[in-house]
Amino acid sequence: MEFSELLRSEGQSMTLGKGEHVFRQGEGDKSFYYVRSGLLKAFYVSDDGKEFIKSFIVPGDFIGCMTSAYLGGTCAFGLLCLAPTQLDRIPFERLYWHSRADLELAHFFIDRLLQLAMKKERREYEFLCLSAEARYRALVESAPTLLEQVTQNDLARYLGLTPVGLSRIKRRIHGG
Amino acid sequence: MEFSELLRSEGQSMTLGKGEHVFRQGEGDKSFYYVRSGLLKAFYVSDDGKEFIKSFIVPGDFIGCMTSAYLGGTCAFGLLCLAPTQLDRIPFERLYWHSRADLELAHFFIDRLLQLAMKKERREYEFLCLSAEARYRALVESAPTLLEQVTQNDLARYLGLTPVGLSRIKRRIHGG
DNA sequence: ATGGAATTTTAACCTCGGTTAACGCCCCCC
DNA sequence: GGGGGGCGTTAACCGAGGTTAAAATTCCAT
Repeated sequence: MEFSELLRSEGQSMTLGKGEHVFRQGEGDKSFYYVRSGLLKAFYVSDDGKEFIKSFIVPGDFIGCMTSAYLGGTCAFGLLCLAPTQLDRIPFERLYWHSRADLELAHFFIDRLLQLAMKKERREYEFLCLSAEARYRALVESAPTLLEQVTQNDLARYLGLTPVGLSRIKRRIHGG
Repeated sequence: MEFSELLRSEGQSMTLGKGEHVFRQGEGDKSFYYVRSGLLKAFYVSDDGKEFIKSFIVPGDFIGCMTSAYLGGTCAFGLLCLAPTQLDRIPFERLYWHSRADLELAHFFIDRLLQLAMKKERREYEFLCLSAEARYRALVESAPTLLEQVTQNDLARYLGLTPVGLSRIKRRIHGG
């Protein structure tokens, strides 16, 4: 079975506006979401109210909270639309269950997970080995279109900085 | 087919001493390794010679460089034994190939990848949201046995600090 | 046991980015 | 058109951790 077929048969379409939550940190949400269009952010909020952006999610991406869906706990992060967004929702359990019985779907799942693991490995590399300034430079190189879609605030919190810090770095690089 | 069976039929056992490399950064190595016993570190070396430790690998872990094995490039990091180590080596291509035709193996692979993704997600969380001191505290909590097996130097480079910085943090926490 | 190397600690100085606060800008809504 | 709130920038001050160097300690290997 193809993944798109599974979405048709067991998925559910959703349309959300800018600013709407898909799920919140601390809730239980055992679904996975395929992004048809729009833009979202996945983010942590610390005890003292600070926000940290885990990732931006763009069309074609596949997202859900594994600690909730796979382990059965609560969501470690929240998911919010930064623009009007169309999603296909599917219970993780259905995807997991079908992949146990269907080689094509299992293979699709494996490829997706390999890509996810490589993406996270790269982010690990950037936090481990690069300075904040170097992380910003790398992002400008690798995802220039993203810079036009998200605010400076969100960009900073994705890079592990404050907006003030990012503004300073930009001045250092671009302006004299 | 069970994974252990695949290892028996297509894997190859290796015994390495402390200080030996499994593969080096920049090489091509398309194998994956199952760790029977021992301890290893996976690490990056920057252009100016600084070392950054990506992860420690312990018995039961499964490790290989995806960018080399899956994408066909060169290894983004190196892998070195910190203690005498026994490994089972298997070409990634064989594991991937069999998982396309064998549901049990595919399922094993999916579970491993989900666990890997969650592990990397947690490390991302720690770099994104925690200070160096908080990362050290979290490690003391979650992996106390590791602290006895690796040097302070390697621990620091795993936490994204210098040995000097880690020593200072320890004094701040433990000693007055 | 002993000499040498690696590891860990300490100290002095410095840099980067956090914090707070003020200011200007833009957008949007009333 | 006017007011308010989010966003981006700037400035002043501060603190965590980097860098360098030297001393103290531990670990081995001969």
